Amino acid sequence: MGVDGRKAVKAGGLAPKPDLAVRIRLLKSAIELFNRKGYAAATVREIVAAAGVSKPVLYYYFQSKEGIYLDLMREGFSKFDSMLEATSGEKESAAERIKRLSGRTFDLFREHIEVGRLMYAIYYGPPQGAPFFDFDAYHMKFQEAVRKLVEEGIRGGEFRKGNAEDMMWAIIGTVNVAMEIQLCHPELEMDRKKLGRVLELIFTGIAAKSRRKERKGVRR
Amino acid sequence: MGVDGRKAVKAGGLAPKPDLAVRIRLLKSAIELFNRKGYAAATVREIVAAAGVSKPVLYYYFQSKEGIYLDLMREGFSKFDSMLEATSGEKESAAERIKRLSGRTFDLFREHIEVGRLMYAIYYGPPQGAPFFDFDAYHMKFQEAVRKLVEEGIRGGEFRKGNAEDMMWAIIGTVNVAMEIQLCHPELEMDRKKLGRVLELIFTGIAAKSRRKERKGVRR
DNA sequence: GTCTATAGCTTGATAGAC
DNA sequence: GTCTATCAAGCTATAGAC
Repeated sequence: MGVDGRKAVKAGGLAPKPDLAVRIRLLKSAIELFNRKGYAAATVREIVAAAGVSKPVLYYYFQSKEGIYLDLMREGFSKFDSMLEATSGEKESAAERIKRLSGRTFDLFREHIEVGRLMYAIYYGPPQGAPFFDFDAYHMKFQEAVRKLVEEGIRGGEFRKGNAEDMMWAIIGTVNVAMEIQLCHPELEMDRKKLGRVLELIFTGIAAKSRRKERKGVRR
Repeated sequence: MGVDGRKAVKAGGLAPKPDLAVRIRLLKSAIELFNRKGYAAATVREIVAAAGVSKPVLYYYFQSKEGIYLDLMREGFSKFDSMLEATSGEKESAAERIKRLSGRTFDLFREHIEVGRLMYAIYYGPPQGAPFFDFDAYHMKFQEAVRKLVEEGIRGGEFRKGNAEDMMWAIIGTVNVAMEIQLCHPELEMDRKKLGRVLELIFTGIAAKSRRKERKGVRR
């Protein structure tokens, strides 16, 4: 009859077993408080109170405040890892694959927006005593995945010969800005469709006609 | 003979007047500590100690801890304002003007990298009790300046007809990512030249030939 | 184990002499 | 202008009651 399974387990007299609902409530309370007050200022006491459990419960599921933070991050980023892997083995044009990879990354960010918010706060914010989590490694993974696709596009003749890294930065910048809008200005309603349109723009360019020759002509 | 003008003034017996060198030392100490420990954790005592002055000196030049923070921000962003104004009255192609505006914005960010760092920490970081400063207003100003240039480019036939906002986002994303690289990965040596190359890429596109018709063809 | 009261320290800010 | 000395408010920690 309880809102979760805890009481049923107890009433049934079964040996206590990990209660997923409780664990999830704790994770939800923790991320909410980490975001609202900051990692350092959010106390274990507040987290367990918000989750409606006692302090030892938190220490049972996670070993510490640091533990719950790391689990939070790991769960968010592990999905990014599996997505990356799933996307890597696809056919189609490089442009389509870049759009799909970017779109999925963006969607994942939206679905786990609170994890993203905490990541930004820890990454850019003041030292808060949070344990190290290698955000840069994930940023780099994404970067390299995009770079690889760009290079494939060049090799396959789909993209013109040129600096793959420059192309990569244009794409990364677009995905980045989409995520940051989602984070700070959700009212602008940046969505996967808009992101796709902007990426398409990068592929085709915004100039009415090629400017490639123009510039060299001016120089000489 | 002193490293600054204070002693000379004293020796000359003149009436004390605001000592710019002291003010600047305080600003430098403040931003350094705000960045290293966070706005909340950096104490007035530490700031004045680092600047080699006593506490009332800070309260003389700035009215409070909030005051020195706001002055820091205002001085950084006022230069952005004057730059915006100076850039608005220029001729040349829209593309060139966008490149110049972006390049100058990026250079300003580099020159005031510590102010930028603090902005990111306050904007994305946890609440620290810092007084409100309207970072979004400046972001918006930049956005609108770019949007306007894009629209002019479209009207003038330089850019192809299309969604000006999409084009704006591609450009903003590129400038943004350049600033964030500068902030977090200076070893990647993002500079104005690279930024210009990436922007040029957005103007011309990275596709070997136009994809505009392609997509519609696939649909039907 | 949980709560609470209090002592002690740190903070931003000021007064008044020079 | 700058200093020494000091304030009141707020936080932390800890000890003691239950």
